[in-house]
Amino acid sequence: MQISSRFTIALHIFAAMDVFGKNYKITSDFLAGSIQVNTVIIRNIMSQLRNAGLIKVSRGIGGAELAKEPEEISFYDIYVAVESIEDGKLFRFHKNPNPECPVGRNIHLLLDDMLDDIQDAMEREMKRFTVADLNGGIEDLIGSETETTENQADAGSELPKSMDVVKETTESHSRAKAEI
Amino acid sequence: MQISSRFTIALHIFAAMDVFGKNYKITSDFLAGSIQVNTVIIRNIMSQLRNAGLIKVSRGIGGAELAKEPEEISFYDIYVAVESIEDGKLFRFHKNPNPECPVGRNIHLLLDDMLDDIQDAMEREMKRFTVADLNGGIEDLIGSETETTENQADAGSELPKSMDVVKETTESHSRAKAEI
DNA sequence: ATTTAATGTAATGATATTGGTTACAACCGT
DNA sequence: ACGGTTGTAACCAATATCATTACATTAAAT
Repeated sequence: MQISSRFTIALHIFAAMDVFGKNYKITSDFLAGSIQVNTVIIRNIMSQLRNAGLIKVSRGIGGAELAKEPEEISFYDIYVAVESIEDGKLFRFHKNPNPECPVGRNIHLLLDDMLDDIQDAMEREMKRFTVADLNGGIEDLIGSETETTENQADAGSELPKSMDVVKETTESHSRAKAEI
Repeated sequence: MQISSRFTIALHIFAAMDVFGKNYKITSDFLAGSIQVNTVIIRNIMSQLRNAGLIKVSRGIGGAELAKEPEEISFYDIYVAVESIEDGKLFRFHKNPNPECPVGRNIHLLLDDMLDDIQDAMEREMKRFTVADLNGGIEDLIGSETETTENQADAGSELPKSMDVVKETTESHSRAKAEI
């Protein structure tokens, strides 16, 4: 099985917080407009990120912000927060190897270390990337985008209400308006 | 989500082929007894391994053997053979990021390389392990097992028919009988 | 105090995947 | 032809993901 899209949605949320956080209130509606999934999906993922101590969410008033410095939030932290991995094990194991069989009763001893090595390799790489990388990357991409083509994206299209503000930002995100 | 148990079942199959392949015919019934899952599960996984060119299975007569040298069959080969990973991508991506939003239309550019790095790290580690490691490991484990305790496992328990032979092997797998 | 705009979360459903099981056709040595 | 085996289709139960509606709760703004 693949790792669920909650992970990429969470990364998208962090990128949007960086790009829009200064000038706009980051609500679940706002994010749902950029990611184009249901607001409740967003809220559930944000609950998981909040429970993991990665973001702070304001009830009533609304809006979210980082709970730590961007360098201190790794992809691994995000992955663990949003992905339900039973026992923390990436590989599911067949439940009832036969203890009467020499292979069956040794299969766990045989495989556990190797499977852990593989999982560790993946998690080590996940720890190398942080929200700071995300922020630098998305800013660079948006920067180089406006250099080349000027708004090729607004060819007749209706936006979700909360995304109107995003479209406006598209045209002028460097003007750094303070709308809050 | 976790990676499905088809992977560890497949590894179990290879280990059993090594331990019992010399003296016994490796049928899906035999394997089902050691792994304790339904024979059809085994047959389906063996079909995938066969389609991937990793093993050869004899119809009619029954039995399976390696199609390559143990050193030439990596965990990665097995993983790809049995795990259904859409597009070969470990991470599922949310489908409709909003192209009107600067984050939405750049999120793939932003993440794809990083996610590929993570996936590559895992797959590199998977390629380091081969069926040869599996064989060496399981032989060592069974060897050291008989040194210490003598058959602590056959305390009153009924076995699936096809596992009787495995129990017998437990007691005397070093005697190397040829029963085929 | 009431209104308003949010969050938090329960409940339900559609869809997909996994794993289990029965059934049966096809195969091949004996 | 028989017996043991593989290959697969068909169906089912359990689980996970993602979508959606609904509503109680929160807190600022008026």
